[in-house]
Amino acid sequence: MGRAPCCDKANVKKGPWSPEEDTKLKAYIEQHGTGGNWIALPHKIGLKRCGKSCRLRWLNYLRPNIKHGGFSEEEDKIICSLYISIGSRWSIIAAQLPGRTDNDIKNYWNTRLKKKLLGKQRKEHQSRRGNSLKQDMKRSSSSVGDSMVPADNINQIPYWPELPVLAAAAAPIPHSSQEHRIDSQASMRRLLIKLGGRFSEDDHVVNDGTTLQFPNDLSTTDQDLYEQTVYVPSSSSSSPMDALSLSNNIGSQFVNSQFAIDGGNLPMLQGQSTTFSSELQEMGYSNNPQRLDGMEFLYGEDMVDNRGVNPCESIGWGDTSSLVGPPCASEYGVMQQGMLQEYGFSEMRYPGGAQ
DNA sequence: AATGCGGACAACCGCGTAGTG
DNA sequence: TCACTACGCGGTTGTCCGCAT
Repeated sequence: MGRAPCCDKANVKKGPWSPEEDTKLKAYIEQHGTGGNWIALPHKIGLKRCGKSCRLRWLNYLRPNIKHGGFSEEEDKIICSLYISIGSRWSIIAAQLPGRTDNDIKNYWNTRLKKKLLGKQRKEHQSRRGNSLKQDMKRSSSSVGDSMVPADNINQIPYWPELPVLAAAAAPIPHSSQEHRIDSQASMRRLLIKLGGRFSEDDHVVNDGTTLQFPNDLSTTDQDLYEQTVYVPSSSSSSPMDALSLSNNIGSQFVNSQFAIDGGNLPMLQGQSTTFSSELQEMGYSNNPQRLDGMEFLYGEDMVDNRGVNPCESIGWGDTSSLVGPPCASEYGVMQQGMLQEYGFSEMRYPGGAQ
């Protein structure tokens, strides 16, 4: 049979930890280690706590070299960059920031970074939209004077645009070189293998019998993948950014994968790769994963809620013809680019040198 | 001084996955 | 192979604290 039950929940203390409890737990773990069994730990120490709770307390607070608060700009950059790439995989993001816990980063993102970026992006977008509207009006005023919007009204235009889907279809597809598409597929596939093992290395044939067009050469190292995709602003080896490129964990692959899962950059899902998108749907990425993964703020509440109206909502990954470009994907793209620029990632490198 | 509000952070909850017998 | 449980993770909730009114 399996293991013993976790803990007697009725006999377990909840709520904030007292200094005494902290001391006991810390002293014991420092002396004996966790013993690989968190459930047994509180009993050994004499704490009326759930093992889960002990683990959390240790990992998030008592563990040595834990940093609290005071996130640096560099750390902000890393968090943003990784969030763009992989979404709310806090444990992976935390792995790139020594001394930071996933809980800490999660809180920091939810309470500060998100708002900070949202505010900046809204501002930027508003001014951008204002400028383009001014230009439009200049043009239209020379031909159709009656439909002119008073200049005073420019600032009253809502931030979230209501552009027709046709505009989306006509929008240029960014970063759509063939090289990029192929490398994105490779990295995406590797990402998925890491993530869920849904694809084996030789799993080129999917359910419907069609073949996924993955590149033959998958021998690139994580380091290569990272260097191919993310511009590292600092060359200092002590920079936390180097933890990204040096690490042998999956963070670098996630970073690379941003071109695959970026709602604004989905050329890899076109054509022969539509079956790949169905694989993604099976895995739970039923729609643009970035949008569903805590990125709602990038789109505005309306765009999330109005499922029947919003063209984004009805677009699966297989249907990319109208996915690229505004109103939804390009908003994300704008946001993403803005975020990257905001934090000094002014240049994104694309595999094969395409841009 | 009292109250309300919002931000920040700690802790809990629930779920998926991995491990064990 | 299956049933069961621990572990780890991400989302959510609860609590504390500072600030404005």
